Amino acid sequence: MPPARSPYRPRKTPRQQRAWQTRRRIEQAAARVFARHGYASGTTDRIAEEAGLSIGSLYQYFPNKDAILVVLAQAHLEQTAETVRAVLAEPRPLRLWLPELTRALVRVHAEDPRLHQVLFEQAPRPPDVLVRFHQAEGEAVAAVERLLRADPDLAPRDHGRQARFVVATMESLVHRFAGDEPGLDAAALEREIITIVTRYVA
Amino acid sequence: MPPARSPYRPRKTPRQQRAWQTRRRIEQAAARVFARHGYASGTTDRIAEEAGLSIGSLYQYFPNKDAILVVLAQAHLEQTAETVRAVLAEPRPLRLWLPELTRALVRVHAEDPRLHQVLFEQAPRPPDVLVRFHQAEGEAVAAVERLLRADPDLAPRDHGRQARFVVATMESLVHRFAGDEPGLDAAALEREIITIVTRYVA
DNA sequence: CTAGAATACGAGAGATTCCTCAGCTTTTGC
DNA sequence: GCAAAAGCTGAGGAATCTCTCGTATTCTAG
Repeated sequence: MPPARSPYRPRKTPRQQRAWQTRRRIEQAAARVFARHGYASGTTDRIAEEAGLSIGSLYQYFPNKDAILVVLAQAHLEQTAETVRAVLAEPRPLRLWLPELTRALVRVHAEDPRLHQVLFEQAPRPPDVLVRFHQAEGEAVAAVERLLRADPDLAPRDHGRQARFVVATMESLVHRFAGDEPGLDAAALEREIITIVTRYVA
Repeated sequence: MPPARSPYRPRKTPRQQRAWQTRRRIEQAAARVFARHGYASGTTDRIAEEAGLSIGSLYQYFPNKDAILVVLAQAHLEQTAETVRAVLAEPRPLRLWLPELTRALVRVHAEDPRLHQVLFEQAPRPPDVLVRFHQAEGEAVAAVERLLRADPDLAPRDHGRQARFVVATMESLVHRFAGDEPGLDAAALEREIITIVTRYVA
């Protein structure tokens, strides 16, 4: 949920069932339109049309185009952060949590790579999103650092820096190969990421 | 240099000194404007103004906005490809070429990370650029694969796949940390990349 | 059933952007 | 010194796009 005070805050909270559905329809339509047309050509008119609504209705729920984008981005961040939190909650050895985390990340990003790219690369990233993004990443780094430090099989090193690079490497490679790279399925991608990270910290 | 037939091909080849300078002024102004304002707000009017020219002059040299962007992108690709080619030309052991390549990549990308981001993430990448990009990357992968295969210190593995991930990892991490990450200077970035790649292929 | 609240509609105002073109200035070749 | 070629200018046409607002429709409480 976006912060209370922000030019990207959704406009009003629906009172009727119908309105909730409408808002949801707009969000889903926006996801499809952005994925298909990119940010610049993902016009509000197109989104409204895709949602089967008039442009006026769209602007009842969102004060501007970017507000829709922010909702989509925040949703993705929230989902990812939740996943990471769950996998890294308990101290466990690397060989248990790393494959699990890798698989989860690959899965989350394979879902709609084109939309993901629009949200986090192509489109302008408003402060709201940037802040949440860094926060989520910081959380992940901290959790990884804790697990590295608690693992008796690993040599004591600069776990803080290692954690940063572990997260960065995983995130980068997942983004890089998300969607369909020719000759590289999800399983192979996971295997390779696991290998790289394991050897790095071992 | 962009392909001969393309809606992004520069419009005419200058005949006079003055014209060459003008074209150069436009390109440099565009680089600054794109870096400062991003793709969407990097308008042709702004570029012309930054170059100290009228908008009409700009359109004497470039048929449209994206053509300017293509020239900038191709220049970067050419420069990078040339560097990679030089460093990976001769078969040498990993511990020699890897640090050199890493340093070169970090240096190239530290130059103007904001512009780089606009060119290769934010802006639409026209086919001209995409093709050249994949070609350059393919070259790099092939060269790395050759060196890995020729290195007697390395265990025989799937060098093709390894090469792909080596290039992807280096590229991703350089992009990720290009510019000024707080608490991470260029030397530290290089060291960490070298560590990750070395352990991966060793 | 009815009145008022909530929701939906969509033409078009206002703003921006890319790019053209007719005319002007500078350079070049002789 | 002059004519032709090359280069430069900038007002504004044409095409979008975002977002508003007056009106119409649907829902809900009593």
